[in-house]
Amino acid sequence: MAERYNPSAIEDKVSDLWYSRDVYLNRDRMGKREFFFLDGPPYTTGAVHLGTAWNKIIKDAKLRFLRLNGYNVGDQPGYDMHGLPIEVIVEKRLGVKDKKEIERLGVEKFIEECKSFALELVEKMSDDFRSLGVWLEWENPYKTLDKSYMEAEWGVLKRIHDRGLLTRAKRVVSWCPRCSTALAEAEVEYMDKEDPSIYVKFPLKGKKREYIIVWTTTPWTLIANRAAAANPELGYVKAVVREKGNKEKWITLKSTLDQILEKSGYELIEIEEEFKGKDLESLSYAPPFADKECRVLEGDFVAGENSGLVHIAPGHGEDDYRLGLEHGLEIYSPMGDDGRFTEEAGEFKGLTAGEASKVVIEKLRERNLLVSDEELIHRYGHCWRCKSPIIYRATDQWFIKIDSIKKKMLDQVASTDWYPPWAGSSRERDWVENARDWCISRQRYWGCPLPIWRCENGHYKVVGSLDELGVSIEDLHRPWVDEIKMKCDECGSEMSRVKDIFDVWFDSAVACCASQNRKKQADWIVEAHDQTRGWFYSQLFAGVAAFGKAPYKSVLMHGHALDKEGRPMSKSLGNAISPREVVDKYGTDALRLYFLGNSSPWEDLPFNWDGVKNTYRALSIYWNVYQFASTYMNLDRFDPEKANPEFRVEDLWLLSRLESLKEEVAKHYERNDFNLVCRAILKFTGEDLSRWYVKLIRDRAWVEGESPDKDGAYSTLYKALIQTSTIFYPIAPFISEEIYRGVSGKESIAFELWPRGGKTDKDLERDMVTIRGLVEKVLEIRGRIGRNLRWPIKAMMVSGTKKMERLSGILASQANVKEVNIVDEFDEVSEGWLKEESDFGSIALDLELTEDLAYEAYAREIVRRVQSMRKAASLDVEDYISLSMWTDDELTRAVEHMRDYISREVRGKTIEINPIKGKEKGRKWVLGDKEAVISIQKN
RNA sequence: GGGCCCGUAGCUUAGUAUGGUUGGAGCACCCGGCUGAUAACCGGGAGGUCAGGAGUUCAAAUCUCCCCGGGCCCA
Repeated sequence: MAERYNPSAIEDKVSDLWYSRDVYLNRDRMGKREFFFLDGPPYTTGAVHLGTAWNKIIKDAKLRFLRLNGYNVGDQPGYDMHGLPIEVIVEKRLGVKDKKEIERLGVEKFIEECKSFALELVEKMSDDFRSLGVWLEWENPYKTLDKSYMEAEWGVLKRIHDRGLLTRAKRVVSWCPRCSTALAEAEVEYMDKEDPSIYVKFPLKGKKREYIIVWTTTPWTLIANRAAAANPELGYVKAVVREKGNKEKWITLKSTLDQILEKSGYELIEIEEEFKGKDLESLSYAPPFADKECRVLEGDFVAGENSGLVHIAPGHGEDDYRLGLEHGLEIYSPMGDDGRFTEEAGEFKGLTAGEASKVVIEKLRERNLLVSDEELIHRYGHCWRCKSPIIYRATDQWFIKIDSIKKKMLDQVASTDWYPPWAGSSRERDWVENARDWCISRQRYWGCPLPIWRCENGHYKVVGSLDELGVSIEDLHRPWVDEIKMKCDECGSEMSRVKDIFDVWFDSAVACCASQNRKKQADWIVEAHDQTRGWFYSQLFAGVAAFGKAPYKSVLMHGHALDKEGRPMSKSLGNAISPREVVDKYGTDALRLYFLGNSSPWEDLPFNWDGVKNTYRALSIYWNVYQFASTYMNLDRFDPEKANPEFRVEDLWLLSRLESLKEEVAKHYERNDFNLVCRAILKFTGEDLSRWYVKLIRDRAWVEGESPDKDGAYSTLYKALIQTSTIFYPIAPFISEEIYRGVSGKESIAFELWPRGGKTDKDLERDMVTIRGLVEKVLEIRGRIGRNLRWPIKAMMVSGTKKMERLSGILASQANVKEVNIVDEFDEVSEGWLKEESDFGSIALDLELTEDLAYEAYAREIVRRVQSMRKAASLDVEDYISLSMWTDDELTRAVEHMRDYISREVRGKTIEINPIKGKEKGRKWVLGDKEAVISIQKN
């Protein structure tokens, strides 16, 4: 009759209820208070990873909790659908390799392909999220490619421009040579890369065989060298060195001279001079690949490592660029969008950075300007999507300026509620403090076009809406938008749109106002800790720049799903696990419970199959309680409305525990401590409900016919199941829904509210802990002295309070003791008694075994055997039997004595003892020191 | 190299803001028991240098400093 816990069957059934009978849609009528949740849009990759699943599960749990508490939750999900990742995949699909080929193929075709591809992926992902039990409005997600969304993006940029924060400037930016576009800080991924590590001699002007020594890992940038920098505070030397009889002089860092000599194979003759870095400033040298005279400059940023002299290429490095501006150097960058050197670079024309580096090294060697040549592996920036090593390159880009709003941004970080608090007070604050102007322009296709039109005289205009555009347009993407021309207000000449599109991070940055055109701040957002520099930051920047405030009020920052060894999951490592695999094996609820119950939200979670298995087992226990309850309640046709319950003290205890649980759990939910929610609920369902309460009420459920006492147990169980399923529902919605519906007969748990009312009795709860401790102590003594639980103990004395007496019956029945005396304290005990101390007080047992007690013990031994025979014969719980037994005189006397008890327990219509001597048939049993043959027959 | 977080039994972890009996659980393991929710369950046992080191203190898993390992982000 009882069914095993079968998550996939439950999930199918419950999903069907939710989605085909519109439970999800109908629950809207519940909410009175508004709560604006803003979903962070996952990038549409088409695959839901464990981390993405965890993210949505956290969101769903909290939102369900809020709905239970009468909130009408704004729950529109979102998708981030523009950007390089999709362009890169579509390029492969269409068989094109670079921007030229895209142009040849036609931008229109390319965009159409990107669009349909992205839309396809969205459907797949929504299905996956839905199957994880995530209740968001999947029929109506916001999509960053929607016209209305993109228009809102234009509006935000217009506001930013109106506040004077938009600027066009030539700056050194991270550049992906393959994708031929600028990258934002957030789009650069640091990975190990092998690079040359060379020391180079720059000949000093007007000296013979005298050099400054510089170190670099990017030899190709030497082509654009325009200065060198020394740290003014560090100590340098002029060293006379020799190789194969050739003497020369080096200027380099004092502290690392030995290392450099060792690498170079030169030997030191003498230190001719020592000085501070600032003394080097007057020196001028000849750069290796230009006929110029360059200078040594002071640079605070130069570290005391390598040669302490850094070569400066203002067109190819950020520090270099800043220093170049300060000193009016040429921002020289003879490299095209495709990352190849241009005509201007002369002999290096057409080479990539990597190719040029090799040539540079060879040329330096030929000219005897190479001190040493090694390789090193270091962390280097790569394009987040195509993984090409980035280069730094000076180009014209559009920026949002940060200086004037940084303080406001920091204020906003401080006034936002962060969970955990250090997510804001340490992490986000640190990031914002070090932030620079945001380069929002990209030289690509698949993205929201920048709404900026320029004329040939350099005047420009930012368009904030379709109305301002003055013409109607079907699709705001390139290439169509590029065809729109305007007339310049200032000079009357024709304006064309700048070719750039937005950084894809700007898309999601405006989600708050672009999603459902809300003007409010979001009440709550939740993402993983890598979003410190991502969405937490981009929203803050755009929000403060356009509206003067962050678009969110509170943030939950969670961790990453790692593999068993604590390494990030990735396709290349082959250690990725899909949510689907986990769900297939243990069910969605187990996965949800595992994620929510196994660590604090902000901690990374090393995924562990055993952990999921454990949560599955915890769910099975809860399910078994439900099966127990429904089995007996159905047999007795229990109806909570019509019941006439009479409560026992254990009922009152469970109800008090239930109240305490609800209080505790509500508190944890509110604080986002989902792991503590899970722990508390599982402790209740496992310890209190299953292992203790169900055990206590077994006998009562077994009574036939109407009984107020039985109704007391049923009513209590009923309430416990309804309310635990309700408070567990945000975590494990499927099993909760199934149990709730099974017990209550109502349509759906989604229409419940958080159960309130009811009182606690802390004394009773405390005393029950003591009683359970005492029962365990008796069981332990029984084990030790070899008297099993079926053999009653005549009497027991324990030290305790008067109040505990209301629980003495439970102690007696669970420890199988005939008489329990609770006294203040006691020292001496009579002979034949065993006294022990326990954590719960003194305890003494009267171990005398009287004839009556032995009869009872034998009766219980027999009952147990008969029960197992009934089970082996697959009888129904309700079936009656005839019982025959063959045994000795003493057991016979015991059965005669206990005939009523035995027939009641085993549902025996008749009991025959030794009916036909010598014709025993049935199973032979050993009952302690006795033997018996027993047979049963279904009536 | 820097910022932030994490490290407690073989595994998963509670306890850390506010230092205070003997550092609690669950899984796995060993011994014993139970048997009408039973592919469950109960009792007991073994298993810990609380990552390591130093310091503060009458007292440190908890506070401070250093160090090792892992994660995220940056340079």
